[in-house]
Amino acid sequence: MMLYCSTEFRTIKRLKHKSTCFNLQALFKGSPVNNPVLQLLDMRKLCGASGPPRFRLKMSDGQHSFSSFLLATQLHHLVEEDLLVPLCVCKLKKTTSSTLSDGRHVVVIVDMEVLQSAEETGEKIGNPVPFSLSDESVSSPQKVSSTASEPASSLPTEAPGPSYRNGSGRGKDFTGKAPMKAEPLMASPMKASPMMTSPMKASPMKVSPIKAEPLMASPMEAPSMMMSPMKASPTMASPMKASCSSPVSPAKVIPIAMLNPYQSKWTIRARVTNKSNIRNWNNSRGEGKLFSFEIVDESGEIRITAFNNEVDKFFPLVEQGKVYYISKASLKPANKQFMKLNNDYEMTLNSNSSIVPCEDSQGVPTMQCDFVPIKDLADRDNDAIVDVIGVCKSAEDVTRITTRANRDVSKRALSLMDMTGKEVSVTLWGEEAEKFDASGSPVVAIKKARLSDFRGKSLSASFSSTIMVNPDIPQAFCLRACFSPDLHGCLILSPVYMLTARSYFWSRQSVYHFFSTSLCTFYKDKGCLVWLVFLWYDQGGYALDSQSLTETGPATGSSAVNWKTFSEMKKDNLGHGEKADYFSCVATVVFIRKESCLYQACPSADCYKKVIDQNNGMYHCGKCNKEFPNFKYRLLLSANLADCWDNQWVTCFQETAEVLLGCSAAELGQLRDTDETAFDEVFQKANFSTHIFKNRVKLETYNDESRVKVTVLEILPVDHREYSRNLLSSISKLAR
DNA sequence: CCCCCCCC
Repeated sequence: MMLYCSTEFRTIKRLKHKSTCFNLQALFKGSPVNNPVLQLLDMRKLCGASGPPRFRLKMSDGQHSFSSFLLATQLHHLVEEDLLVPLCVCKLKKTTSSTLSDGRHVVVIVDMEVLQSAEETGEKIGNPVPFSLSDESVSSPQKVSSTASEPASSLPTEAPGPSYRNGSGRGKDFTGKAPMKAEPLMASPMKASPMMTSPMKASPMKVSPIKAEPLMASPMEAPSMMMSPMKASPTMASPMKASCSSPVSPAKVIPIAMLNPYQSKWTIRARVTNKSNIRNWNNSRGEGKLFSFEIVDESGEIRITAFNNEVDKFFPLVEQGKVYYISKASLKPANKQFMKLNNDYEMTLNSNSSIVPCEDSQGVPTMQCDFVPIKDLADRDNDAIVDVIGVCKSAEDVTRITTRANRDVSKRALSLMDMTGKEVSVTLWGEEAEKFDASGSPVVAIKKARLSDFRGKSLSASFSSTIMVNPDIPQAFCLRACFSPDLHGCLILSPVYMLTARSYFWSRQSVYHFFSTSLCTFYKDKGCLVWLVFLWYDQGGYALDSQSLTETGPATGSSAVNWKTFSEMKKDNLGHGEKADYFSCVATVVFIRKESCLYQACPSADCYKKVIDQNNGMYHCGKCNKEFPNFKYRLLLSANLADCWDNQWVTCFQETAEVLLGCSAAELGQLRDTDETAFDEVFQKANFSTHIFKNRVKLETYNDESRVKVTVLEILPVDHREYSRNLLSSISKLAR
C-alpha cells in the first residue's frame, strides 16, 4: 500500500511518473490516508430536486480512477473560481466516507488544495482503469478523518445519470450510459460566452453558404416574460432524446483533451469551427484528395483530416458550426509545423470512423472571437492573426491570379468598416472569394485573419480563417440590423408584445445579450415600455466619411473629422484637458426637455444675456445695464442623444436648437404662449431624429461639482430618409 | 496519406 505523504512537489512528480499508486481502497474503507494527491479527471454537477447543486468528481491516482467523490459545498468556490477543473492535481486534506441510504458509498471531500493547475498538468497522468470494489467486501464505512462530516442526506435525491443511480456502490464508469444528461461543466480556458457564431438563417440579407445551426438553447437566464415569446422556438434543444440515441451505443463521451493514441474506445462531442474545401494532392508518394476540419469542445480543440473515401463519406455531412459525436478515428501526433491548434495530436478519419450529428449542443462552446476594432489594427504588428468584424461597404469583383508557385487562385478584396469609423481591406481567396456577395452591405466577421502591411494595413483571410457572413452574434447585431422598413434600424420591444418578428433574423441570444448589456436606451412612451436600440450602421454609420487603413491609391482622402461615440468620448476623457475637445458623432435624439428651453434675452442685436423681468413691463439686461420694454426669445435646449452604445445629455444653443427643432426661437416662443399642442408637436417631431452632431466638450465645475459639458456646435443631416417619423408611427402603433 | 498561408 503506497501512501502519498511526501512533499507536494515530489508527489506530483511521482504521480506524473506513474510509478506509484495511492490505494483508493484504503481511502474508501476509511483506513488512515495522509493527504492523498490525486488527479481530477472529470466533474459533474448534480442538480438535486432541492438544495444547492453538488459536484461529483472522478479522481485518479494514476492507476485507478474512482468517480464517487463528492465535493463538500464549502469547496464549491474552487469550481466557481475555475481552479478545480479536470486534469488538475489536488491534495485531499480531509475526507469522510459516507454510505447513502441506498447503499452507495461516496467519499466526501471536506478540504482540499489544488496543487497543480489543469493547464500546468496538461494531460491525464497514467492510464487509470476504473476502480471497482466489487471483489472487496466493504465494511461499514468509518470516517477517514475526524471532525467534519457530510451527512449522506445532503446528497441530492435526484442523482442524474444511470451510472450513478444503478451503481449500487460499484465503481461504475463515470460517464455511464447517458453521458449527455449531466450538465457538462465549463472546465476549460474556453469561456462560456453568450456569443454564437452561427450565421442568421432567414434574412433578407444574403446569407453565406457557411451554414451553422440557428437558435440555440442557451444557459442564460433571462426574465421569463422577456424570453417567453421565444419559448416556442422549434430550434430549442430538447434536453435528451435524439441526441443521445447515438449509434455508438454505450460510448464514453470524453473531452478532446483526454484523447490519446493508446485509447481507442471513445466518443467525443464537439463543434466544427472551421472546415476546409476538398483539396487534391499529387506527389511522389501518390495522389488523392482530402479535407480537414477543426473541432472544439469544452476541454480543447483538434484538427481532423479525411482522405479519399472518407472525403466522399464525410464532406457533405460535416458543417461548420454544428455539433457531432465523433468516434473511432485514428490519432497521431500533430505536425506542429503545419498545425497551429493547441493539441499535440490530430485525428484522421478511417473506414470505421463515425460522425453523428448531435442536436443538443448545450455546453459545447462555440467559436470564440476576440474582435479587434478596425482602428486598432493600425497599431498591430505585421503578420498578426486577428479577428475582425465590420460592415462590408464595398467589394471588388472576383479576379483570377497566378501565384508564385504557379497556382491559379481567385481573389476578391472587401472593405470592412466598423464603429471606429475606419475601414480596412480584407482579401478573400478561392471559393470564399468566388461565392462572396457584397450586396446589402452584410456584416462580415473573420476569425484568424492575417494582418499585412501591404498598402498601409490590410487583411488576408487564409486557409485557417473562418469567414462568417451576417453571423448571429451581438457584435453583428450592433453593427447592422436587418429590420423591416417600417422600423428603420430600430428594434422596438415591449415586455408585453416583445415584437420578436425582428428576432426572426436575430436569435434571442443576440437580442438578449444586447439588452442585458444595456446598450439600449430605455424610453417610456404613452405608458408603454419601449426599448430603442440604435444600430450603428443603419443609424447613420453608413454615411460616415470613413478613412481606410488600406491605401486605395495615391489619393488618400483624409478628413479631419474626429469621430467618437459617446462611450469613446467618456473613455478617452474628452474635455478633461486644458482646452476643450471637439468631436463628431452620429446620434439620435431620444429626449428634449421642453421645460425652460426658452429664455427671455436682451433685445440688443449682439447681446444674448437673459433679462430680468421687472414686473412693470420692463426687462433689465445686466450686461447692457439697460432696461427694455421688450425681449427676444432665445433657445437653450437640453437634449439627450443616443448612439448605439451610450447616451449623453447635450446643450444646443440658439442656432443648433433651431436646426434640431426645425423652428425658430421666436416661433417657438410664440407657440408656447399661444398654442400648446403645436408647441408639443415641435418636440415630438424632433424626437427620434438622427443627425450628425459636431460637438465641443469641456469639463466644467460648478459648486465643487465637475461634469463634462457637451455643447452642440453644428447639426448636419445624415440621411434623407425620415427615420424619426417612421419610428414614431411604430411606437404609437405599439402604444395603442 | 496533406501541409497551400497566395496577388497586387
